[in-house]
Amino acid sequence: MRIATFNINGIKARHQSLCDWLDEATPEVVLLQEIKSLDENFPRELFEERGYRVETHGQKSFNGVAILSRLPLEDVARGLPGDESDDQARWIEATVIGDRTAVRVAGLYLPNGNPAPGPKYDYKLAWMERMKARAAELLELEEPVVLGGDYNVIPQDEDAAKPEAWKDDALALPETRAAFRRILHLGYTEAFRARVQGGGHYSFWDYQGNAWGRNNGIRIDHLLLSPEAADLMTGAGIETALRGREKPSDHVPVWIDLDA
DNA sequence: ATGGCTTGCATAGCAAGA
Repeated sequence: MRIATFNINGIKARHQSLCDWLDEATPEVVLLQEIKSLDENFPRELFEERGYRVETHGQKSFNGVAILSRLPLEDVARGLPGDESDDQARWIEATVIGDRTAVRVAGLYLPNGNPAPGPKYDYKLAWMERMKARAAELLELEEPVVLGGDYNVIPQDEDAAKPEAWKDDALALPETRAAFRRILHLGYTEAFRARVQGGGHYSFWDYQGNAWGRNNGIRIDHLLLSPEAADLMTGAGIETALRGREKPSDHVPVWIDLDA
């Protein structure tokens, strides 16, 4: 079972290139972020005709997450628990029924948090604390769990081409990295880093300043695995080449293979 | 970098992103 996460930066602008990639890569499950669409405006038929179930948690203009799955989905849940007043669409969960094992999957779009310090950074850190609570609950299932999405976290300096440019940024501040580690230390494995060592691997390149041409990237899209999921992992990768296509998202898909 | 691209939207300049 291949599970990918992909911040598409707007489904309206990206549905064609997303479908092209689905047709060639044929992942079983795709976690989408920044659909920037209301549920009723999401072009679900495009994916249904390719054999995908579609579950969305959208909002107007900004944010919005979705799950596409060629395998059956059960127990879909929308919204990150812990703050009734939070109306930003950044979290969706479902259980994917694999051929051998069911996998609980969460798709997430973690707040950017800039400028830091400030209210947006406070929201990011509070959101990460809520995510930690939910991540801990999911571990108690003692089942394969995958938390995949745009984390807006550069875990270590080696995950940026120019780490000095990010040292005061909400994506890389020590407090951000510590909050990310607190989630990991509950017992999760960061999939890509568990399989590939060293720097030079990125999932985002800014549209500005010819960042792609200069390979001035950062690695901020991650898949966190419960112990039961990590035991099933047979591969992980980044679809780097998609960034060089026509009208690309500024992110590329990151994926894992699970023997599930 | 004073965010120099891109997206969505009350379709005209903004806000937001990272």
